[in-house]
Amino acid sequence: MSEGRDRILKAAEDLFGTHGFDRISVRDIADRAEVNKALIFYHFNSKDELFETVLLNYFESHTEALRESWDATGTLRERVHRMIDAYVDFIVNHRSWPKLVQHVAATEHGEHIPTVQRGLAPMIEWAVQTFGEIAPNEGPTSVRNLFETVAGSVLHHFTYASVLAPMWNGEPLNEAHIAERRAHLHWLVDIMLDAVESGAHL
Amino acid sequence: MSEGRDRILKAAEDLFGTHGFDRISVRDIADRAEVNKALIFYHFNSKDELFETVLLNYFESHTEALRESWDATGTLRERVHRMIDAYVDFIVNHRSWPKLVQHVAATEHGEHIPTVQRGLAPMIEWAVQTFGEIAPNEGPTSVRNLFETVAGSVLHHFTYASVLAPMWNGEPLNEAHIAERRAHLHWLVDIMLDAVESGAHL
Amino acid sequence: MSEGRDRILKAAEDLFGTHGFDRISVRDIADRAEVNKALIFYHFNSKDELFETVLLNYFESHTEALRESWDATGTLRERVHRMIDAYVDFIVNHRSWPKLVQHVAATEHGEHIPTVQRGLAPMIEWAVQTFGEIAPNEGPTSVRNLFETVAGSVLHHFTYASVLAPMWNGEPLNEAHIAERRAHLHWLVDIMLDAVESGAHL
Amino acid sequence: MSEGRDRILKAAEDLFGTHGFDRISVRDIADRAEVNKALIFYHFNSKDELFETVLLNYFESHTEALRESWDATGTLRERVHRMIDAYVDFIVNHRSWPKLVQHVAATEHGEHIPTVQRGLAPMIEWAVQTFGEIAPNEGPTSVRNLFETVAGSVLHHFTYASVLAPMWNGEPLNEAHIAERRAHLHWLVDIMLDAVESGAHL
DNA sequence: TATGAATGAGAGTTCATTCAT
DNA sequence: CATGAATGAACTCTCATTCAT
Repeated sequence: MSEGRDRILKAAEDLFGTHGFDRISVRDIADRAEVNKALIFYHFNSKDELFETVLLNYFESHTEALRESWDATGTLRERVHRMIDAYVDFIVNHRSWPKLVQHVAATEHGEHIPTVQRGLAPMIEWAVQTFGEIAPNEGPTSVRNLFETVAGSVLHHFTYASVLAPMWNGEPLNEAHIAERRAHLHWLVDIMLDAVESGAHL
Repeated sequence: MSEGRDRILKAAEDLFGTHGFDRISVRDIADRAEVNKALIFYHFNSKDELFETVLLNYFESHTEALRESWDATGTLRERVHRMIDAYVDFIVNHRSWPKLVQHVAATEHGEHIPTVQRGLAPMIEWAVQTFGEIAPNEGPTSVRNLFETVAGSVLHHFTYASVLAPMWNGEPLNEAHIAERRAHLHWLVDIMLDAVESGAHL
Repeated sequence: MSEGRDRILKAAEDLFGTHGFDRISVRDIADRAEVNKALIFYHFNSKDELFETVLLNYFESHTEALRESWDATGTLRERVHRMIDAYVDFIVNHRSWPKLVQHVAATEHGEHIPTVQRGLAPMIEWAVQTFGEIAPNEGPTSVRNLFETVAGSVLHHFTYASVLAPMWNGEPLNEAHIAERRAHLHWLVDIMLDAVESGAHL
Repeated sequence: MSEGRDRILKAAEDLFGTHGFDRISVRDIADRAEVNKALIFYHFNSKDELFETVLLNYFESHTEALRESWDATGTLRERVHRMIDAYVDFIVNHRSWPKLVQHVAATEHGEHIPTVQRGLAPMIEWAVQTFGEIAPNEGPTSVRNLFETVAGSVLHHFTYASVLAPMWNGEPLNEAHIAERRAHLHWLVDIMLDAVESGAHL
């Protein structure tokens, strides 16, 4: 509704996503948004609430971007592959998202952990339902293990990009390298599903 | 030689590892170490240099803890399994390590990225040599992809522990759950090596 | 518009002028101005910028106070005498001015030297034009030598007052003594102009 | 006697003279002298005492350099000219001397004012005796006025060098310009003595 | 909605100085 | 004579936040 509010949110997303909550000051955001510092408090009450709002907005986009994949039909394998693609697409379009989430997880920035948990809930629910068709609740090939491995494999490339750059000729995030990584993820999912289906873990 | 210096380093490791660089002040460290704030600057010149020293110390432990695995003999498969165990052991004993590294990667805290790259170099070299025996340099099953997936799968459990707690009955890091995760990683490595060896990606 | 800003400037002028840039802390200024320390940075960004502003303000007063003399008509001799009086008057009314300028010159406080040079430019221009009517550009009676001797003779009394006090019965700056010094300066200017005009330097 | 002590004194002279008391830290001096910081306190007890010692050393050189001129015989005029030369020579060889003295005078750095007064006493005594032969104690051509004008004219060139550089093609202190200034001072003294002797001030 | 002015708390850092060895 | 370690006080400056307008 308000133009200032949107500009603030946009600036906050960019800056928090690039440098993290603690390295960005309210002044930085006001400068980038070209609004008065006090306006941020008028609209969001505190820096923490602003961050929370940014998080919630991201999760909204997240949910929206993935809903189609969550609702998808077809074989289990098809659904998982489609989700991988949607997930990678989402991150490519929202590069600061993994950093934001990981910032909350890593600094144990107390207040925001429940928000992230709530935001991730639909994703986890999807995983439980989908992988639940073929995997047990506990043990080496449990749903939660499959989920963590897929999620970790996807996210890792983006969160550690800066330090792993040398392995990717300095450009881990260019189109070709992301394509290579995406292909690997599809291969990974395939061998995992093969193995689970054939009971190879026994 | 100097007792104060060691106390400072110990305190800094604990605090930086638990809350991240930006949420910890020099005063926090001095208080925890029970030394005068100025002593930190006497020994380390700046907060940044102190952080750098902590990082370097961690990489020393890291190298030491993994050297045996790096030098190990036996079949490729044996060597990789042994490394997985050593890596998980190391993280269990140095829980702040993944957070420290990830903090640098995520905030793009410029000055420290080269330090992390240097610290990780031996690990990467090991991976390149070991996986290089059976995997290509590029493509979906390239060395770098195998490495990222294994590393991401290991680290993910620890870095995202706080937000994924609900999937693990609230205790992702208790002994039983870490054992389950460890078993999964061994399973994962096995199916990946099986697949690469049989050329299943073609 | 802002009352706090003015109070800060006033306090800074007083304190910098009396004790010099380095012996005065931002806290001192805030205390004297009865404002919050942070307000100084809100209005002036840094201690250096505050000092710069004080300098510029002084030069404004300086220019204003001397403009009449600069624009004056009459014989050369009349104009120079009028300037001497205006200059002494100005310093009597702005006792910290010579100290401020001299502080910059003496500590080679880099950033501020150009400011002082710019501030003194109109004065120098006046001297070049005025003395230029009868004095050469170089040599023992050059414009720049005449200017330095007059300026030095005026300023010296005020800058060295504290250490030369014994010669003036402990009160170099009381009315009677300033009057005596002023009379000397007029005498000095007269004999200098006499000498230059009669070519006595040959 | 002690090598360290001398190195400290030398470093302190250089640094205090170039940047002033307040802009130089004990650490700076220790670094420059290549000694341990604590050694400075062993030899001099405090930064203030070190500064005092530097001042006293300078006055010793000052006295030594000028004694010959003070004791000189010949006509009044000859003695004054010789003093001018000796004074300029001394400053050329001790460029930080005027800055040191002026720093004390300007910051009203309390404790050191008596030291400077004591150091300058022989110079003033000489002036009183010499000029006393022809000038009165009070009034426009009093001894103290003649002294201040000569002293101010000599010192001004050196203390304000940095800000007056533009008038001297950027190099107020090169050999040729100092020679020009010196010639002016001789001219100045001559016309002043002429005027006083002929009673031109009446 | 929006803003300029103001603030208390705390940040990292430097200081002169002390002391045991 | 010399030093490494240590400290309390002070430094400039930034922070998130408030409030009157």
